[in-house]
Amino acid sequence: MSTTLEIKSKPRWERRKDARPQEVLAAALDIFVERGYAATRLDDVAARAGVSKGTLYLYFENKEELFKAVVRENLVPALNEAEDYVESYSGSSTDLLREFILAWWKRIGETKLSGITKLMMAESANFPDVASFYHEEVISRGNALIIRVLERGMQSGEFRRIDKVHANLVIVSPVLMLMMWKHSFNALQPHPISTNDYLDCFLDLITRGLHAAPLSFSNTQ
Amino acid sequence: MSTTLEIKSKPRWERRKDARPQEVLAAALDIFVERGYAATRLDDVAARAGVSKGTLYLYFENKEELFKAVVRENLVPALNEAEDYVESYSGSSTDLLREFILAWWKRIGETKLSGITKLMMAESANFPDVASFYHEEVISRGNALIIRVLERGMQSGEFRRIDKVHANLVIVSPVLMLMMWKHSFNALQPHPISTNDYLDCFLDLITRGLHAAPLSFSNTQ
DNA sequence: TATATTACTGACCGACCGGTTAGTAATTTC
DNA sequence: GAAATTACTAACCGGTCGGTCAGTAATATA
Repeated sequence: MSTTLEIKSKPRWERRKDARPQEVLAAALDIFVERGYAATRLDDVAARAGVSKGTLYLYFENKEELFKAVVRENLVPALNEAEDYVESYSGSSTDLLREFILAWWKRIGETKLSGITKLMMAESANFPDVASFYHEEVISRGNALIIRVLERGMQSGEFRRIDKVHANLVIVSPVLMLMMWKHSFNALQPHPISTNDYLDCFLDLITRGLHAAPLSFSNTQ
Repeated sequence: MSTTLEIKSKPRWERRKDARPQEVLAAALDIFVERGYAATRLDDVAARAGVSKGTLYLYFENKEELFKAVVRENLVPALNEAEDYVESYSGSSTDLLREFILAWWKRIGETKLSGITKLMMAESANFPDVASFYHEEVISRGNALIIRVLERGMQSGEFRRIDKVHANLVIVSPVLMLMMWKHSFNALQPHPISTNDYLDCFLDLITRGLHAAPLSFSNTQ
């Protein structure tokens, strides 16, 4: 309406073909984490990315593909790093497990990425296609990594012989739950969880639980 | 259309004022568990209960109150029982903790009620009112119970002195996660989790982790 | 059997949201 | 500077769903 009054002012919008996908992915990550998958409105994603909803569809086929792209952009690279890390670690398996879990928390748990983990646990049942994508691309790889660490510890005699498949799930649970709490009831607790105390407590329990010999007689190197 | 042809057949519907609420609650539990809170359609609940959607609103104010009623009908009684159980238990705290967790699994985990637990972890952030209701009515009471058991074990000298608040959360995590898996990725796993092996593995780990003395030198009664 | 009561139905409303597309304006090309 | 290209917008569509309510049919009452 007032176009004729603008004297070489800012254009109403710019062409930024190269930057858009990253900006949309960043906005999508934010809002998926804030709201969850189903409750995320593409209008909101577009608004946060500073574009219109139509623009989203120029770069991503639909909501599902946008979400997959967010996972590929953020979680998959972290898994690659983790695999390299475990592969090349040279210390004790007790330390490896400990460092792995702490790194997992630092790299994902305490960032907004933990929201994606939570979202998938929460909504996978309603979106089977997304679920199998995520299972293949993230969960199965993550599990394989922990199982690897447990095997390593059992082979070296550091850990007792245990059912590694189920131990994997048991060990992983407290970390996953911490992520979920962060995004659910934590704010309602009179004393929100202290992440450090929680992880210390957990690592202490699990280390004792896994160790081959009573700690007091351990021959940890 | 064919009303005139019916010779004293079944009426199109019956008045069943007394039975309706229970039937609606049962249907609501089913569908909340199958779909989650947000994705549950009241039309579906009504259909499963064998009534029309309007009838739901004769007995329950709205979706939120219907959900609360489901929790009050199912989870709250289980908590009352659990409190009595812990209160009157007379064996060792190690056994109490073990029995408590197994009973929790039997009474809730392996029934459809675990779906409510999962649903709340998953969606509480989107429904703050429901969340604080659930936190007050279920979570805080559950936590208090476990903390009580840990205190009991520490007082008797069975358990090491540990940070009971965070240990509570760590201990509870593998059970909660098992419930969540049951309702999320478990079906996608090549080998679905064996509940028994999982719980055995967990109880074994946690018992060793909590115990005051190395197990081999323990003086368990 | 006639009348009154009320449990129940089902059509409807309005807000919402994923996805589409005709048109527009920023940019490139010549 | 004019024409061609295309990144982008915004209005729109169709389906969904929580919640409402006028009307109806089952039952109670007499």
